[in-house]
Amino acid sequence: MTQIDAPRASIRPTVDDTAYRTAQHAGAQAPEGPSKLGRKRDHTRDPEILEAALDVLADTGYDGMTIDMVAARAKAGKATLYRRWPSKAHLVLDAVACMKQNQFDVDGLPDTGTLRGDLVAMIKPHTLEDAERKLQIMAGVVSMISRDPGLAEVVNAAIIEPRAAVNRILMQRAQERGEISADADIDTLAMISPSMAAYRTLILKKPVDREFVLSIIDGVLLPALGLAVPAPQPA
Amino acid sequence: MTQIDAPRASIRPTVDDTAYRTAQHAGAQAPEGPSKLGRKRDHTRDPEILEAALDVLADTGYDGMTIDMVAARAKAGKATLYRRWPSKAHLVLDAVACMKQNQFDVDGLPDTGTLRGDLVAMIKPHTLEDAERKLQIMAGVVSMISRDPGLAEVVNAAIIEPRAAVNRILMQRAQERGEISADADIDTLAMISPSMAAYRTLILKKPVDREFVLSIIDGVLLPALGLAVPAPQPA
DNA sequence: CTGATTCGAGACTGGCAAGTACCGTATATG
DNA sequence: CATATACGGTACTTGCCAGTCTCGAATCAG
Repeated sequence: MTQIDAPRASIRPTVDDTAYRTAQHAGAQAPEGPSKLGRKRDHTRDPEILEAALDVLADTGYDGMTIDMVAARAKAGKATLYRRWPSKAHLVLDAVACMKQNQFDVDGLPDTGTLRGDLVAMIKPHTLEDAERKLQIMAGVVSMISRDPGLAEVVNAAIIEPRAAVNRILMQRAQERGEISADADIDTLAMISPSMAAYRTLILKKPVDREFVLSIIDGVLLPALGLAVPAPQPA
Repeated sequence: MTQIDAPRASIRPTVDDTAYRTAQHAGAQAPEGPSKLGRKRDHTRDPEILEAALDVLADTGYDGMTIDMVAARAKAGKATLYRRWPSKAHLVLDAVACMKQNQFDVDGLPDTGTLRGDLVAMIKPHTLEDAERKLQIMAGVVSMISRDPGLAEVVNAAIIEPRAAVNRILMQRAQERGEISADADIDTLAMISPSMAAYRTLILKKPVDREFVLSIIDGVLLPALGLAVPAPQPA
């Protein structure tokens, strides 16, 4: 994990709360963990807060984002956020890292019998929208990456790598059934589509739509693998 | 050009300077242009200031950059900067736009007789370093792009498009001498290398070195164009 | 040489946001 | 049902930085 210089010893809340105002009872010098009494922290809200953070991140970017925005969107108090994450940076890092969850499962991947069929079958409105949002989040976090190099891996693992992994699997299957050469540089090829989509969203601000993905499949991937590109269908 | 909401009518300095303190002489209500007397503005320093801005941008990003940093690096006063650009955003925009200058000239491009030879000849230490810095600058500006969509075009035109243009020219020549098919989707293919380099620098924080560029040339471009990839040379 | 202006340097101001403290209320534990 | 704690709000503190202003020195026009 990437280490951010925590302003204080994390884990324990930095926020003043009743525990710290009142609980001077024991002479214990080290203010150890919370006693077992009283109300417990409601961790079911964590995902909602993280999700709110991602939303804000996606449409204002890291530097434009404020903790108040996140709190408001999550209908939570600002102090609640600081009880769980010691700083804005930690919160964002956690939010991005959690995106690694709910990814494609291998069994749900298309299996049409041809590589092109599989690749085209991956172009679904839901998939495109999901990718759009993730790239938007990535854009919001780019500036932060230079400050914390470890974050680079987290972002890549959460956003781009899953896509590339799908492509690799589809190409490997194609190799196994002899559709494409065993010499093909699959690792590089699998990164093309995610990379170009990222560039298109981050810098060009143009949509990553069906047409664009098709132009990569038919203009780059299939030719590079020595596969025939079907003639465009007449309308 | 992208329009930023100028805090005031630009061109004329927003900074209070002697001209404005003293020159209430004429009854002219419109505070028109500077009179022809006195010291003239030293425009030879503009490029130095812009260059300083790009340096700071490259290693702190837009939001991390302060006007004081730029002024210090350029050994200029902060007021001097505000005399020339009405805001930080204008300064940065101008700096990025000025990168469009000093680009490759068409006649200096390699012409080895084969596409691969030309592409490989483009991999020079100087070229790689230059690209590295530009991508660093791009990373610093990404967050700003979402706020000013017009900036997207400026960044693309200044940083990525020149590279793509070179690739297009080299591929067009290859087409003309019959080395590659006339059907090849040159526009898309020319964007691959710049896009992947951008992704590699911005997100992966890995170097765009000779090895990486070669893997794109030999793993993607040449196969996609139906050209043979030379076997790796034994050491 | 004189006056208008720019320059670099740095003090000053105003606003914004991270992080903290406090409050009244809600809730789990015993 | 009593206590200790977390909760949503909100007011507060602090530090940073864009943008302005001031000043003494330099520079150019006439």
